[in-house]
Amino acid sequence: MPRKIVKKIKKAVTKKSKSEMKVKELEPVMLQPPRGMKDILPGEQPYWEQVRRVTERLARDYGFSRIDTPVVEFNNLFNRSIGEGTDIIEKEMYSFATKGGDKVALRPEMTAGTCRAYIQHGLHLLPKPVKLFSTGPVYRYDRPQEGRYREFYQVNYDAFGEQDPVLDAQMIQVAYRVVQNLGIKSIQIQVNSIGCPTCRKEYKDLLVNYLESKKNKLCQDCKRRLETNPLRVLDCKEDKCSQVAAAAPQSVDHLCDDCRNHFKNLLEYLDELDLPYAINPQLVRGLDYYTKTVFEIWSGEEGGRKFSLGGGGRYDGLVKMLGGENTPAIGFGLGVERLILEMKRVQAKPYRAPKPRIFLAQLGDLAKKKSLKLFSELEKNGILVAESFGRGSLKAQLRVADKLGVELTLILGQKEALDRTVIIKNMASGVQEIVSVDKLVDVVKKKLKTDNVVTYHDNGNHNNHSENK
RNA sequence: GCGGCCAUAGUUUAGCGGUAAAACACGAGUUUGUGGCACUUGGGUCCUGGGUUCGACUCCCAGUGGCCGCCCCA
Repeated sequence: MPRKIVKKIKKAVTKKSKSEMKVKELEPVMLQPPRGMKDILPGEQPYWEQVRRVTERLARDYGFSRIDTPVVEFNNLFNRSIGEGTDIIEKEMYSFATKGGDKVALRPEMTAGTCRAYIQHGLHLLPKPVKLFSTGPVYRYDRPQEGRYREFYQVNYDAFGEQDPVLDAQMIQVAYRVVQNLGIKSIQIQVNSIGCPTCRKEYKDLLVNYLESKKNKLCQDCKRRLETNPLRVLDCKEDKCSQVAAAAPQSVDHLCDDCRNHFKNLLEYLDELDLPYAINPQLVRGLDYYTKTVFEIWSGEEGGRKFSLGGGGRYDGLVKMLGGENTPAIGFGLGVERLILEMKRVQAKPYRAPKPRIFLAQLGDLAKKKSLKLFSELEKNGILVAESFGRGSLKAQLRVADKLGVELTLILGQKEALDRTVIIKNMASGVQEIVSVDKLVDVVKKKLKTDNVVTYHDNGNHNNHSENK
């Protein structure tokens, strides 16, 4: 059919469907997700798979059991744990009411849900420390930018029921190992202690006093923070504020005996582990439930731009605050997107899935039917096969096989289907041989094992397209 | 929440006030059952909605989205 006519028809069809849509007043579907959300496409998956493998492996090795909690929880679980005055609660929560009138929210972090489950199901009866690992999406209504999304993924490690700082050190070690095992270089660990409620209160008063005296030198935000969350002033990046902060009394200098010892012991353990940490008195963290140890994992060269990959700390008061028994606990989260961003930056290796080394081509109706079954036969025997059953011509199928870079192509045509045979073609040499279907699995296995199979990649005449994908 | 830059095919980009182009990718094909090259060919509401104009992908405004910085954090 002439192209012009085809176009005319297409136009007519489009016009018709458009006017139909107007009659029904249907809005066109938005072909993109809401702001700050994105698809994780097949091409990205090797990185995600690598993160999954490394994080799950370390979780297992360090004795963490996996737990999955709902993405949606009651609002007040987060309000109570994270703290009303924090940015997360004040302006970043995805909260909404259900049809039944429940006030719920998409989780902005994972620890709250994990604690809730820990209390609800009496997990404290398990041998201590109870170590839990979880991973999944979390949500914060923030302005998207590099490495920051409204839906993002975290891996989270929490441990309940142990107050010894040896556990703090081990948790930091796990965080470090995750990042290291992903191939990310130049990792910095920032640690600080913000004390227990008792010494924190004393310190807070001291800090507020100091800041009040310098109030006119602070930025607008910090003047507000002075009322709502004075510790956050220490984190402010404004020049004038950080000057004030630098001379401010530091929490580490005002810890009670217990907290000071805890911190001192932690540092000794970290030294023992040879972890590259730095004490950062400005480090505060954005969640209210932290006590004593807080830490962050940064990537970036010394003196260069720092990038937070994750962080965490102790939350000895949280379980009790949520209605459970008094339980010391510590945990941390890492941002998966950020880990991946950093992996790419340093050209760390993603996971390489095993690729099929043979292709199954078919020709004709009978052969197509037979090859469908043959495929599953090979799969059952652990042989990874590529195919393109929908394609008719052998030429097109071989083109695909070539592009995939397989070593062998099995050809099943009308003749072979009747003879119960299959042609095995070596893609590098082009040499073909005919094998009975019954012996096929063994022959293929043997051929794939043999080292002298000239692989497609070794053949200089061929351009390999798939290598750089 | 504030500021800057941007929006054309799956991807990366050209382009002009007169109804769109390249490269790569993808599909079909180049006669009888055989891959790399080459050739032919197919595919676009030029982000959405208004405005200016005889006419807008092009100019103006708004919206939406993306990227970057601030804030904060993962």
